[in-house]
Amino acid sequence: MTQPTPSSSLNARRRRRTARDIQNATLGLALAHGFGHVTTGMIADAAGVSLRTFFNYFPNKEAALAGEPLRFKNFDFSWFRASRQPLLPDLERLLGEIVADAGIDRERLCRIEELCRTDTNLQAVFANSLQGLVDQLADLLVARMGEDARQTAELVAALVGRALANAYRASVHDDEPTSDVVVRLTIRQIHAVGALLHPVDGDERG
Amino acid sequence: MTQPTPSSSLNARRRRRTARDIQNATLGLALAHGFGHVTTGMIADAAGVSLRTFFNYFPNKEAALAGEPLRFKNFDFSWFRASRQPLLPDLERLLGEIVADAGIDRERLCRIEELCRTDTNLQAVFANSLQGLVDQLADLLVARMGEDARQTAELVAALVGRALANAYRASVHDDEPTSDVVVRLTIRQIHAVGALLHPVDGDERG
DNA sequence: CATGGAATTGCATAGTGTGCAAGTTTTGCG
DNA sequence: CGCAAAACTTGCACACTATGCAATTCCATG
Repeated sequence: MTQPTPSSSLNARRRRRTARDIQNATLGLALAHGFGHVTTGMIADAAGVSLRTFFNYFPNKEAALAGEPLRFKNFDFSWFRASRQPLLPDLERLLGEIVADAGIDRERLCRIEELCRTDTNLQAVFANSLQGLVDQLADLLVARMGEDARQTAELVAALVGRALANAYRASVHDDEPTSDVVVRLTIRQIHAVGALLHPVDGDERG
Repeated sequence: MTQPTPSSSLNARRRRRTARDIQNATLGLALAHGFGHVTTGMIADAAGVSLRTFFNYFPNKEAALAGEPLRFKNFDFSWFRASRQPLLPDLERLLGEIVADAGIDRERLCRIEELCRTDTNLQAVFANSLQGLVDQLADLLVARMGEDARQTAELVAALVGRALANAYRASVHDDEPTSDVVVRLTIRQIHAVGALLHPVDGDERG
């Protein structure tokens, strides 16, 4: 399992640190001047790297704002693909593993939440930063439900991605947000959407 | 009803024509060379306008590819806001009015469909071009369901937007696609998502 | 300590996007 | 008609975005 460049090597740690430095610089500058008035040059200076190095880390300033994107690691999700249980509980477990693994950085989430409150466009930026995760989830769902259901799988994956982004933002109102809180908030939103689309019995009005 | 610049004035007709010319030029160049290799300068030349004029019509080449975005006009949708019937039938009627009003240009849809097939990234581009409609729909849904349900409303609106984009693409497989076809395809997808989130009785496995 | 690979950087260059001012065309009205 | 206001097009200048390449430095490994 020893990788060519172990994730604990000096190189790897510095890379993570630089990526964080760049993201923090971006968040700070965006809060101070408004994201639209922040240039890649300003970010590079504030992070202490050259402009060229900035682009070695992120393809554009939007990506720098969102930081290293959430992704499925090499976990074993065959149980999810094989399961025929109702989707939502399985999804809850799946998200639980990913979100817990990524950890919660409340400081950063607070800054992100404030940015989203002051600039509506940034909500989409952060939601889009989950696109990689959404694509991977769509693949998992297709493996679970069959190729015929690809369209539905992609819609559900996109829905989960947006709900997850909302949940991260909402979790900052908790004093000590945990991955459980984020996942619960996510599932709750998805459930509300489902109730709206398929009203049954005591569900709210459409 | 006489507007300051009626939609039938010379200016207005020329503006629509130029916008269409630019979009058609963009679609043609993207099909010929791949969207990533198309520059705004190439588009402007092919459309017979200056680069500066290109940017007077569209903020970037992605917008030029999608053309004039679908939008709610000044129709009266108070019936939708006030209704407490199940959501999907109301939504079907609402979408029917918008899609019928915009009309279906099968030629253009075919080119878009081909582009999406050859370049996965463009699916997101076209889906994003419905963002204005999605925002307006979210507002309508909030007016209907109450401010407390804003998060759910936004999720549903985003879901509808993606389903609608899928439906437009799928409608080209119909010889003579109508707005009814597009709306039906849209609703069917949304229904499938709802069934997946709230499995009842005979619904498919999760 | 030597060597290969990764990271940083500067430089050159192509493309993106906006503000402004000048010039033209269209519109609306007396 | 004829004229003034409004709308549209364009060129130009400028700042910013993004990538490829080559030189250099720094880390990893034997």
